[in-house]
Amino acid sequence: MTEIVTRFAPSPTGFMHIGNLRTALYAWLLARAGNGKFIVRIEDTDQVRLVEGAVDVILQTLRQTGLNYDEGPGIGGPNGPYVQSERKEIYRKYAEELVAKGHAYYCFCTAERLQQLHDESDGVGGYDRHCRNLSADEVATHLANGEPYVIRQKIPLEGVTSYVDEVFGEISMENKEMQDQILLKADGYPTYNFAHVVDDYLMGVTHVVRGSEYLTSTPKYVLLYDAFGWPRPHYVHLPLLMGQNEDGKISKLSKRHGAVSFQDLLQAGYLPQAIVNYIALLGWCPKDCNQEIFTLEELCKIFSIEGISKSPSVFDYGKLNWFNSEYIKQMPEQTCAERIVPLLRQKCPAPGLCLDKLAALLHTRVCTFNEATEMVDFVAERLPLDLAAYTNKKNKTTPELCRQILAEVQPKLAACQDWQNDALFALLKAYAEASGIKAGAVMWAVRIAVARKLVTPGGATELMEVFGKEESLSRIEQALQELGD
RNA sequence: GGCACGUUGGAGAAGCGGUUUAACUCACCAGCCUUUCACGCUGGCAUUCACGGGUUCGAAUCCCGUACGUGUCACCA
Repeated sequence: MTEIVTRFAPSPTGFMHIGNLRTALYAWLLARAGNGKFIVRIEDTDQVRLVEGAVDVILQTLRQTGLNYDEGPGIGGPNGPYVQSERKEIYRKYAEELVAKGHAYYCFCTAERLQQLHDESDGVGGYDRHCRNLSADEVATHLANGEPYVIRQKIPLEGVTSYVDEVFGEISMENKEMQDQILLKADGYPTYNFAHVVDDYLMGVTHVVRGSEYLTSTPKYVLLYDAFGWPRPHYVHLPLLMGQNEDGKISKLSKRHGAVSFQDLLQAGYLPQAIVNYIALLGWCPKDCNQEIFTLEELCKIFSIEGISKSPSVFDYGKLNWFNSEYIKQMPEQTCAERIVPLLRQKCPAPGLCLDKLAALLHTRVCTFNEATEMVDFVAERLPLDLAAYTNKKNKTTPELCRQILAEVQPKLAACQDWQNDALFALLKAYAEASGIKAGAVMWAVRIAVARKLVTPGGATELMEVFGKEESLSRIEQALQELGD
């Protein structure tokens, strides 16, 4: 059985879009699942759109997500170089071979003429094949004059070209629908359309994994393989990733939908593994299995092309949140605290606070670490408090009752030597029983007084432990004053 | 506009002609637990698979048409 070889071939023209990452993931998974090889290749043939640093971001993302590659930039391999700009001369040779074979031709049309053609057809017309039948002499003359030229693919005028996609099935396209696309640009660089075919062949790629936006241009690539006499690779086109607009409509996932690059998502507080886990399930589903939380290793074992769906899927930040919170809950408390405490310290620099305890309270309550900072505003400062907060229906509390509770409980707390949750809880519980007041009411009064907020992570005694004795008593004192006599 | 592809609840989805009165997850709602919230637990949430025809004893599952959506028609990838 032939080994599977896939590749991830990003263009360094921006940052790592989440759809791109997903393509990389599936290509990687397919290779790993089949015990094959995964190659990374940089497609930088558009020298105009190059973005500095983009390659580093791509490589770093691969590292952060654990998508290791067998050949590619930085590590080399038998099929290098792995950056297309470094393989420039290879493409010319193959393009000329195609010309010699009659499957491509020189074109001397100017950019202006092409632009005019484009404008006259309202943007939907293509090249008029003006240079397709230039005689050898004419070509020689133009060349001798040093005129700039491109090399275009000579698409058959009639007939149908079809291929079988592994997920979409057979795709057929009438040859007359296809343009004589440019293979080699005037600047000597190849286009994507040409370079990727040559490289995939040269590098032994067996499965081309990419977004479904290439579905309808693939017949042209297939024609290229045929023209060279090369075996066609397997094609695995992936359904697009969409985003939901505010008006409910969906469109290709873009910035207006929120964070869409891997970096943005990290910035927003999501864990690499949660992101990977989530996008693995966007457009793919395991067979006979309801599991959703997967490690990369587990995914390798069960990933298969049959599970890839044809319809586009909408990126749902809500579900990503769920995955992230699951990963956070899965972390040992200690590890979680290591991530959260520094954030808390920044937001709540006051000494005496037990931030470890706060972090522990947040462990099951946050979707992202960043969210922790938002949830502790009441710790960082004493929030303005409406006395109405002391009124709680379920526990039957009123400001008056709360005042009484706080006043009676204050000296007991002041005398407490063991300022941690269990002891404090026991103390308040004992007071409740002795006074005949519902425990819930006591807890409510104390929590509101100490936290000055209706909804808080953790209860009364947990928060008192966080605040420490001094601050807790001070806040209760303030509450008493506010509640009056 | 031509061509291509898609369409199962708000989102991801299972389903591949007959125990499907359509699994599972998120979201949402209700209840339990409870020191508020969260966690956890329990239950609810598509009589119906875009719509219309057809094939069949039987269709979400096969075929055709319509609608809608998306993609693509670059010296971008």
